[in-house]
Amino acid sequence: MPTPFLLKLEYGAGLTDQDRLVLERAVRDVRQFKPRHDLILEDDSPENVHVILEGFACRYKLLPDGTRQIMAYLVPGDCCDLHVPILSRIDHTIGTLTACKVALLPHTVIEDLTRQYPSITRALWWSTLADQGTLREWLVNMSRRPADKRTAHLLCELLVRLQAVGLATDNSFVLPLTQRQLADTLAMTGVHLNRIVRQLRVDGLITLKGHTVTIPDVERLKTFAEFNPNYLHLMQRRDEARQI
Amino acid sequence: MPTPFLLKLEYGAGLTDQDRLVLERAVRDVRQFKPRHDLILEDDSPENVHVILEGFACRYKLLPDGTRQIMAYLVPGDCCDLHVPILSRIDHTIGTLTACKVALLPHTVIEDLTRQYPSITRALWWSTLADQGTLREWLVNMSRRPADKRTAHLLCELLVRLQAVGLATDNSFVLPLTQRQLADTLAMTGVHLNRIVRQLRVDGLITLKGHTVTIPDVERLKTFAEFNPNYLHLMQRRDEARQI
DNA sequence: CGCGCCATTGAAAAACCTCAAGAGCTGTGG
DNA sequence: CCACAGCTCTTGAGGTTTTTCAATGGCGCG
Repeated sequence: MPTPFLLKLEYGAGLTDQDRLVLERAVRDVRQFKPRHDLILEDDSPENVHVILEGFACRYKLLPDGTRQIMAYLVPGDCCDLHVPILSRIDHTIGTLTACKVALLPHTVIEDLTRQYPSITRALWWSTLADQGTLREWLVNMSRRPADKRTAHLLCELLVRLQAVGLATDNSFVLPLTQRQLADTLAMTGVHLNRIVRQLRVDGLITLKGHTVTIPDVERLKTFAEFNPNYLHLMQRRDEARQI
Repeated sequence: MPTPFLLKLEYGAGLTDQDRLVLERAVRDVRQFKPRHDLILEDDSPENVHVILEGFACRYKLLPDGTRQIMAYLVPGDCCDLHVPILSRIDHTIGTLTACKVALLPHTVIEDLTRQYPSITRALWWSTLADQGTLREWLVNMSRRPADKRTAHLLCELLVRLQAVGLATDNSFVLPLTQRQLADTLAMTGVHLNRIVRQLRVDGLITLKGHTVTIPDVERLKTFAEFNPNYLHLMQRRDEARQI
């Protein structure tokens, strides 16, 4: 039941009942992966599109000094490697952060779908472009904002993205990552992130209980983080969009 | 005469003589822009694909504190906004850095081309995916590498990219940017970049004369910068690539 | 010639990292 | 059920990188 997947694609294009049915039937191969398991290695040329159904995964690169940079989170509903057959090989690694349930769709299936169903094509396109927009915003976030705003910005993004697939309430969500993993994302050391998180807590910007993040005043955090959700392209109404 | 454009697309797919002819004929509207001129504003939904023929342009975002982050360089041969009709609006700005000659191709023309010519479709796809790979590497570069390696890495990338379109020799190229523009790219202050450039010079890693960068020992600079050109996806041989 | 932008340098402050150590939590085996 | 190992979280102290503020000289262009 790829509910988050369908929920997410709906933002990219209005799906018909048939589209939804076809997409659900395309999900035949669902696998469970352990935390910290690499799904696709650098230099691979994988044969499947991966759709995350449960858990958190990420794209990352390892640097010669052993540090790693996480370049994208893949949360339920996200799919990756849509277009890899065009490139001879992948230039990064995709791996799970937590335990994950992942659907594998062979590229041939995707090609059949896009040949037959225009709104599915459009929705998959939209999904890649939204990912690209997110990547650009991450570049800005990681390279220009100080550590506290940077962290706050990531939390705002996760709130909105998880809300979009029904995995967050108005002001809270489960963030099943270690501080180390967050630090690998936010381009800082674990020690520094720890201090930043403490500061955000004493400032009342966030509350942590277990792995649940609660944001007492969402507007306040968004303002603090200079967060503008446009880049996620989740607001698009179907009728606003131009036809291909 | 969009030579760099054709040169670049050749890396993405083998083009037939007809492909080349069709592409050349598609370039009807060529315009000259001054330095620091915005081609596409945030929240626009532009009707043309822009192909840079001469000069340097960039994608950037402005931050509330007035700083800007350049997220990509667009050099001769690069094209942008291929897929914008899918998104209702653009989440960043595209502007020239130097004076630029730019070809404008209406989206309708692109759609006609991709409908009729599979290798053009493939080449344009490849171009977007290579851009994405570059963006990912920039995220790593700007957020993980120290200022000196970061700067060196950018120079290595420019050498390779400009070589690909016939605008660089074995070890040198013209970089018509100010230090301020480079600093906006490299996520540091102009003052700091200046010191870094001086250091790279005294270490003999680069030589500057006017706006010409010369790299006395390319391998040495690449090693220093931890530069691996894979992410540019310029090595792909046509026959290696899988069919769509 | 003079204005404005660019490059350059110095000094001090701020942000962030490294190293180090202790506390808390979790899962595992005896 | 307890002890222990391993990982995560937390905090301190000191060092490095980068920024900020400030000032100077160079260069092109009207």
